[in-house]
Amino acid sequence: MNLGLLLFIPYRSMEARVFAGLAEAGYDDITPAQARVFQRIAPDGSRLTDLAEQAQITKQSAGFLVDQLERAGYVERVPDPTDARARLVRIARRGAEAIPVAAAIVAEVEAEWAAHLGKQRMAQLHQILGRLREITDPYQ
Amino acid sequence: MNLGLLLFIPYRSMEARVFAGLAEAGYDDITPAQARVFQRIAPDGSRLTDLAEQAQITKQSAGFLVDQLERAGYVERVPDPTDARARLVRIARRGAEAIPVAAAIVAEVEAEWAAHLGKQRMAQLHQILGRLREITDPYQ
DNA sequence: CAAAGTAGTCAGAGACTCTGACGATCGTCA
DNA sequence: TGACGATCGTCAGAGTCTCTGACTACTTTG
Repeated sequence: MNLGLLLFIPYRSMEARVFAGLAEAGYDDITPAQARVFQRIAPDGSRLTDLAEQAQITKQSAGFLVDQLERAGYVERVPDPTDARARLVRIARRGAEAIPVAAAIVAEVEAEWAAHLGKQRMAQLHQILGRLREITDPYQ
Repeated sequence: MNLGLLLFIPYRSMEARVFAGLAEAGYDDITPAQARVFQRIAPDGSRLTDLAEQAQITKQSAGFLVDQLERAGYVERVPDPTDARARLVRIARRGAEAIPVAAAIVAEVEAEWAAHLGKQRMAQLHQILGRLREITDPYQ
């Protein structure tokens, strides 16, 4: 079986679990597309252009998604002190609150996977995917 | 780093490579969404409902995508001899021609990955993902 | 200080997905 | 065998996400 599909299947499973859990915890106003941008915001804020590049979407699409995240209270935009053209997208109150909820679900799913695969295979998977990232992630 | 994202990165890389190669070979009228349905058509044809279930989309969405694949000549719809309500979606001429092209690109990408990881790790990756599929793919 | 480049927005369009409702057909159980 | 619930696929309408192209404001470079 094609390795692409083999990677996609657990990815989708993880994503579905995280969104189901977030929705259950009251964070039902965030979508996968928004989360893929949100996930890439640096601790001290990121520029829209950088987020777009990392998420591999156009800056227009990123702007559209950040607008929604901002309206829902997950992020805020502040002027970039080093460049008057730019603004920094930063994680706001509601966004900061959602992060540990999502992290807990990820940990739960990873624990299930580890239970099925065994700790050693789980560690191998992590390590191999890390190495694979070296040649498949242009923005690592 | 979160395993979900770690799975997603090489998946997206593979997908992008396959679509770039298909477009270069003249198959520039197929989209990722269409391909995710196309990929799941059984050798002797599949029902729309089954495709929708496997791709985890609604049957309306699957119908929309199959309409486009049909118009572009990748698939055809024939009556299901065992059930007058249903029709079978089958791979048509253009679809059959595209498959080896896509398979060659997948093989090329997998060879690059094997060169980077080593044959042994590549085999481990395949094996581990296969086991992971047991608990993450409801339609295996 | 002019020219070239970069950050972000506006406008418009297309692709994909969903919910809800529907007619046609199937399978089952009285 | 015939009524009834379930299933197959479609139509209609709406919302979400993405893109291309063009633009303003600001920065960097020569």
